[in-house]
Amino acid sequence: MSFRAVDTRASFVALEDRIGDYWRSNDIKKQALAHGDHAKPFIFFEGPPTANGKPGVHHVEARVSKDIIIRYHRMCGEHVIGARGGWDTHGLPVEIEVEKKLGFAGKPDIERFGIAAFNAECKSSVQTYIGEWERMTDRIAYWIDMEKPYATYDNSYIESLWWILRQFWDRDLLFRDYKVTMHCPRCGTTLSDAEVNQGYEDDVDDPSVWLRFRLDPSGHPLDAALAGAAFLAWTTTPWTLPANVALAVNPDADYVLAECGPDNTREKVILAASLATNVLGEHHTVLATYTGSQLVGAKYTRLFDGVPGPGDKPDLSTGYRVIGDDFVSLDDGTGIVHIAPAYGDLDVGRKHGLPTLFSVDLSGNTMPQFESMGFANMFFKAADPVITKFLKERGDLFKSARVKHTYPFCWRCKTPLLFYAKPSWYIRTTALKDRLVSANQEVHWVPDHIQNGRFGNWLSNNIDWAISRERYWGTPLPIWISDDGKHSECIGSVAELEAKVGRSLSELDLHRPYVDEITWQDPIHGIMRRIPDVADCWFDSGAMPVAQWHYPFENKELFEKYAGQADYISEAIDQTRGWFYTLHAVSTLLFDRPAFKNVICLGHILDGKGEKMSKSRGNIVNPWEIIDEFGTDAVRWYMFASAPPYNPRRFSRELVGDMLRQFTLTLWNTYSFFVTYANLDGWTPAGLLNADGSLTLDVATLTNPLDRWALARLDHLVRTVSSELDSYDIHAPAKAIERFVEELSNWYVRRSRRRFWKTENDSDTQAAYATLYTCLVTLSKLLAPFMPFLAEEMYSNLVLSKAPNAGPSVHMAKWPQSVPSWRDDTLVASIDVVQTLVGLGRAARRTAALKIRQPLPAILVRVPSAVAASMPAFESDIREELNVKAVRWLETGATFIDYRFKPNLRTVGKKYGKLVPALGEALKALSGDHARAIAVAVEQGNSFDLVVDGQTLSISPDEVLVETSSPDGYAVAEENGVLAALDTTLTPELVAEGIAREVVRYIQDARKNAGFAISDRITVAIDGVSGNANLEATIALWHDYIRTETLADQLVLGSSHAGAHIESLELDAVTLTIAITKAE
RNA sequence: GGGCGUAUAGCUCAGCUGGUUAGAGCGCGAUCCUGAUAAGAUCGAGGUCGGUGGUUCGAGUCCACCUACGCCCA
Repeated sequence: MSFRAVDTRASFVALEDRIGDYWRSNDIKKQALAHGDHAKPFIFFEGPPTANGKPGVHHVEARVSKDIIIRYHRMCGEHVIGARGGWDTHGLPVEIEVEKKLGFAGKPDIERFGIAAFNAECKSSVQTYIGEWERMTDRIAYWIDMEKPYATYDNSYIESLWWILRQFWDRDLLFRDYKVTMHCPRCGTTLSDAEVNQGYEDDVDDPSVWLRFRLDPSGHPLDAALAGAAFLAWTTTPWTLPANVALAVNPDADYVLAECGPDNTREKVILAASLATNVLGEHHTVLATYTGSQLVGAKYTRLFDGVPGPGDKPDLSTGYRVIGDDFVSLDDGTGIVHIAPAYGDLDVGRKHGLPTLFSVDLSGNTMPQFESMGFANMFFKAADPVITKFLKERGDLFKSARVKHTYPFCWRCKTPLLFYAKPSWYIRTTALKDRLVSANQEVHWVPDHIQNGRFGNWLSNNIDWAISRERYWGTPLPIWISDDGKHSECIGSVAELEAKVGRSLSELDLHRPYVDEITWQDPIHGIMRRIPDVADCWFDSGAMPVAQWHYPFENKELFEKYAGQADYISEAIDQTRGWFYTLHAVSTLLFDRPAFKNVICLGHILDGKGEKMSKSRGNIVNPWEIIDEFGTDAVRWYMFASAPPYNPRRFSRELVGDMLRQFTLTLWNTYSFFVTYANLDGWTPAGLLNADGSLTLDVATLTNPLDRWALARLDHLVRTVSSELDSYDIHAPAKAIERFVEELSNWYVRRSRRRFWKTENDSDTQAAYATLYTCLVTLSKLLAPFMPFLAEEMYSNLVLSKAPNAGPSVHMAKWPQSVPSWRDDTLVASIDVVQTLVGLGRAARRTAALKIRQPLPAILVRVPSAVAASMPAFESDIREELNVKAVRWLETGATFIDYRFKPNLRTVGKKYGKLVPALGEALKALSGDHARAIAVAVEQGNSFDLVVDGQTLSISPDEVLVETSSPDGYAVAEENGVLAALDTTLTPELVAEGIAREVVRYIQDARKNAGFAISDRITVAIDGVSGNANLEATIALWHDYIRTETLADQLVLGSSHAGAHIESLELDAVTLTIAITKAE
């Protein structure tokens, strides 16, 4: 039975559809997921995508990176644990999406709508995109179990998170504290650092105001000296001014009392000496200089009465004075910093015992108390100009301008953020900071610079993890506090909660609001109620190793024995501070070990112009468009073969298309070539292919060096691809495969073509089939992780059709092993020289303007001595490739060759140092017979003497490089010690042979144009020859050759009969007509 | 402002511990080869290796500073 015919113009998209159908109808994916030796587990963690949007190109990238490594390990016989889908379902992104859909403007709308209904909407919103993700995951052949994914909203998942939090609680790693947080007034929540950092925007236009804080004499030693003066402070947030309670100076810096302004209105101001000219301009006079510490304690007249917090009666007597603190910078502003503890300076406030006053509430609106001043109940940004105007009219504004600076916005809703002191819950990661750092040293990072660079730096600057969110759709924090506020408990399981309330909670949805309804009576402290906060959704995903298995409530053995630590994870670089960190933190805090052993960190994908893809730019590439045009394999290959995926790189339709032409089609044509001829010859892999799909090819049975070369290269490829995948490099192996396919196609197949055409089925043809078959089958396996569809196509046709019991898929085939007997480094090096030689020969022909069809008498060749001995074996290759009658090997020292010498700088540099240039000159000066003699000496491994700069040096062979060239009269080319010189003497016989080849070429073209099959036999009639004795004689002489080459049963001179395919050509100044017909 | 990364031909990228004339592919032009090939070969045009200094006999490579871009942090 023959192989399935391979169409050279196949549609890869259609092929992938067909393979996809095969996988589906035979349950191949399910079998693959179960495949492998359970005693050799390979642990993978799937980073759960947030299913609140369609998957983009970058998602495809990450998923394929994961898939490649998983497939490789599976083929190596390991059983992959953790190849299952996962969904990150909680969090603000989902809530925002739902709020948008329902037209909500903030938390009050949600509360009115009801938390139960709102969370139900969130849950169903997540589910709407899951189908889209499943479709993409299937199309790109990311083989994970999508039928039993974990989801962070499952009760079981949440219960595991509770268990983790309880562990932290018991170890005092979970605590509550006030901290200044970044607060989104629209979303009504504190944002995590990671979230805040996603929302910084540059070039934000804000007010920039300088204000007078007038001295208020209060018994300070400098009261008299500073009488009538004002402290100048600068701010870009006028809305915080009503909350001002102090001015800070740098105690070590110099401050000046200066007089400035127009002559008739000179006024006195105080500011940092180094900034005076900046702020006041040249036209000012310094009256006195003080250190910052001298100013400390001076009081000033407040601009506004700030609003105390609810139920708070702050002691204002400690406020409105100058304080000294090192943090005060002299880089910009006035060196005097306005302090508003509630909005960013809480630590300073605490340190100096300052009151905390407010100007803006948590919804971002100014307090009603400012009604009389005209800026009550305004959004804080809108209040800025009103406040500024008010201060200007009152004379407190020194000057104002606009400034472009960086300011944080809510990453989701784009509302400007507030710095705001709020109570929050924290995980005390700083307590184990040293361990976080040391555990990172156990991780293998690809690329390696992340380890001690970006990730390492992040860890060593670790701050406690703000884990609470005042939101709705998330994992409820399992902390209950008594009404009197004095007692709190952390609940670690549903069972524990049941014990508290004394009833079954098996039907309870652990989400809000249901869990909020669970309360109990504490005998001493009253009713215990849950705090309203939910967890940062990064905690959900960071805890997935534990929670996906509902550990420790289920899967105890699986988790403890195997699945607790991943062998491999992969995501893009933005996850350094995201998932990579939260995984690492949770695992280190909980189990004192890193969560993953190996991680591939991918660079981002840019658009075709190298710009970041973003919705606002409108340059997002839809992965479906490209997959639908070129297929999944093309996209997969492009992503990992075209350029290292660890750096940002471009992605566009055109780039994927280029790659397809270059690599995929070359491979496909090689495959197609094999199948075409194997079918013509009825070749089968009997005796080569074993029943289990493995191959047995004894290199000793191969006599043709081409075959042994192909196997040596193949073995090298197997070793390279395996070792690189072992070290989690997914780019280098793809490059190695590319190179091999190129050589297989353009050297092995091109050199071997005639072996496949032979009509008699001799042992050489058999060997060629066996070799090419072995290469293609092995390639299908090596390629399987990267191009799962194409690999499956090749495997099913080449292997499965002949060994039905070999296993249904290349993806469960055994990974190819190196065959040491195939290795032959000398042969590989020799062929390398032959290839160089052929290239040089072509270059020489071009120089001499002699086309390759014209035979030449000889080529004179010199090669490096290391491979010289093996060269004669390749004489026929060289003769055929270059169309020469003979190859003549030149000895070293042959008078034909001239020699030039250069110092071998690698060896000579350190030894002779400054003498090197003179040595170079001396070597350059060598010529003629002297040079030839030295060349012979070097060839034989002997040193020679050379006078350099007056001293005689003994130069050893490894200290000099020899280059060769030949005199004029030959067409010569030279490179890397290889020299090729063509003898261009043309005899009438050679010219005639050239004509014969010309005729063959035209007949072949005619055959092709006529649409004849490769094996069709034809009759040829050549007209127009008569009268040209030269041509007539030539055709007569080469009659048999022409017939054989063109499969012509008959070759006649004269006019054709009707119905023939006719072409004409110019030859020897005559126009010939060639007519061909299919032979009967 | 700080950290990490990147900067080499029109485009996409190689260039190992410093070493000789800086390479490949795509694209462009010319020629050649071809009954597997949408491929391939040869030649050509195209490079101040981001910039400025420094170390060295010698710097794309090492050092310092600067610039631009990406990501992260503030």
